[in-house]
Order: sequence, then C-alpha cells, then structure tokens
Amino acid sequence: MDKPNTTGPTRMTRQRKVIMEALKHTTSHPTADEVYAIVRTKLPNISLATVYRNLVLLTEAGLASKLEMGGPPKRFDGRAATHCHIRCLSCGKVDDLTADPAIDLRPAMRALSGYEVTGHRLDIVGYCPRCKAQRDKAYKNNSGR
Amino acid sequence: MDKPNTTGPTRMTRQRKVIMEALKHTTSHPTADEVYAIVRTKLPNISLATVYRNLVLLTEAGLASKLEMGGPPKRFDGRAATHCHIRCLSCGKVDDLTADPAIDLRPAMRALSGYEVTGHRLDIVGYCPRCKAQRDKAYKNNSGR
DNA sequence: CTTGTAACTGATAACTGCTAGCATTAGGAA
DNA sequence: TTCCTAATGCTAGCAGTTATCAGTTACAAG
Repeated sequence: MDKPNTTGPTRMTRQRKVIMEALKHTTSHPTADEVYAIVRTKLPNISLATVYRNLVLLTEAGLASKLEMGGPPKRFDGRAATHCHIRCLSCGKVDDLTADPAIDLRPAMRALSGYEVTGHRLDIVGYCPRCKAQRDKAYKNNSGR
Repeated sequence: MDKPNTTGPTRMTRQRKVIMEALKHTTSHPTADEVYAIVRTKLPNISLATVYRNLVLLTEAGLASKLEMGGPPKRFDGRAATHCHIRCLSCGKVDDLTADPAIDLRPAMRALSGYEVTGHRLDIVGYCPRCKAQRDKAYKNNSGR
C-alpha cells in the first residue's frame, strides 16, 4: 500500500516552486483552497488539481504536513517538524503552539509492543481569544437560561 | 455557532437504541458506513441519514465521540471519555490505548493565555502488528534497493 | 543546442462522504 | 386514545477531493 517511500517529487516545476513558497511564507495553516488562492496571484492559470497533487507530494516528501483535525477541509502546514496545534471550535482557525507540552510516551509504548510507532500528534481544542470574547458576551445576554 | 448545548436527543426511538447498542458493543472504531451496515442487520430499512443524524446527536450528548484523525471517513467511538488512540498508517485501523501517556499541559497553557481550552487529543500513528509484518517482509525482498 | 521521454500540468468529469429538504411515521405526555 | 412534534426514510444536492487524459515541459544524455 505504501512502502518506505522517501523519494518525493523529482522535477522542480514553476508551479511546485510557487506552492512551496506559499506554504513556507504563511504562518496560518491554509486549506488547499486558500493555497490555491495564494498561488493564483502568481500563476493565474494554475489548476486546483495541481495544488492538491503538490500538497500531497510535498507532504509525502516530508516538506510539509497535513492537519486532519476538525473535519474537512484539510489544512496544510509548511513546517514539517511535528509540533502541537490548537484549533478553535468556533471559527476553525488553527494556531501553532510555541511551547510543546511534555509527553511521557513510555507507558503507552509498553502497551504497544507489536506496533511500529512512527509519530504522535497532540492537538488542543478550545476557543480562540476572539471567539471566547464573543461567547462570553452571548452568555451574559442569555444568563436567564 | 455552538452554544453550551447539553440537551441531546429527547425521544428513544427504535433506530436510536439500535445505533447506541451497535456503538457500545463494538471495540473497533467504526465509520458511519460500518455502523450503517451493523444496524441494518437489525433494522434493514434504516436510512443512512438516520445513522449520521444519530451519530451526531449522540456525540453532542456526550454518549459517543468522533475521531477525526487520518482523514475521511470519520470514525466513531462508543466510549465517550476521552482516551488516546493509535492509528495504522497502512490499513487505517484505529485501536484504543489502554495506558494513557502522561501529558504536562502547563507550559502550553501558559502560552495560550486568552484562549479557552476545552480539551486535547493525543493520537499515535504507526503500523499495526499485522501491517508491520507485511512491511518487514516487503522490505526484505527489496533490500537490494 | 537538440532531442527523447517520463514527470508533470490544466481542464474537467467523477467520486466520496456527508447534509438538507420534505412528506410521512411514531414516541410519549396528557 | 388523541395530539403534537421529534424523528424517520428517501433522495437530491453539496463541498472537498481525486482520477483521467491529452498536451506540455524539465532536464539528462547526446
């Protein structure tokens, strides 16, 4: 199904370069559609399919990563090194966590003999400052409930 | 967008009961389609939409939980209490982790002032024993590469 | 520089997983 | 039993993503 594939793409096309740039220079975690919008400012004729294909290839090559939290659409991250994210339950925004929590995986690893563990992912969910403020206000208005 | 809704469903229909049973009595983490297949053995005329609707309601009511790791389709879990999962990169199977890793969220929380944190989710990825064996075999055959 | 060729692209059709709309059914309080 | 309306089955439709394929292009070799 998937071998230890570390080959990645072989040719550096114009499109691929622009997509890589776009990913690298955004601190947000754009969806494929957002990446499409960004690269179209440089290459107006690029196809959405090309964006999808390259996001997959770059992810497989370890040059980007795919975030699957919070349902579709998928979001992409130019930082390949795994790090922790926080997602807002209200607006769906995903932010990086600067300070990674300390995780002791040893007890889990012991329970997982037989498995080959390749990585882990810690996601925090909650409400971003903006949405938190809105909710606080709404709750105050409904306080009779 | 979403208020502190804790109401949940109000009527216990035949369909809902069967879906809850199905979720409770499976240790796997079935997709909506798999739940559909299970409940159809008891209620052949049930609609797929009903399955989806009830999975959402049960999740909102805190009687089940939704797993969003590994891309579509979503998987559901009859255990509502949050716990850690391991997902196989090859076959997509999701297993429970019996021993939860210890996570120190305090450094992260400090970086997240302004946010309202409601939860977190730790997922481990890798290869299940079955797929690991297959990969090991394949690697041996290709070892000239 | 030319050539060969396989990786790549753009356009678009098709697919998957899911949800909305609506007429009909049935849980359960009175 | 009656009534109200939550819930259902059916199905059309949607968003996001992937497959297909003819044409294009990066780039190694000559």
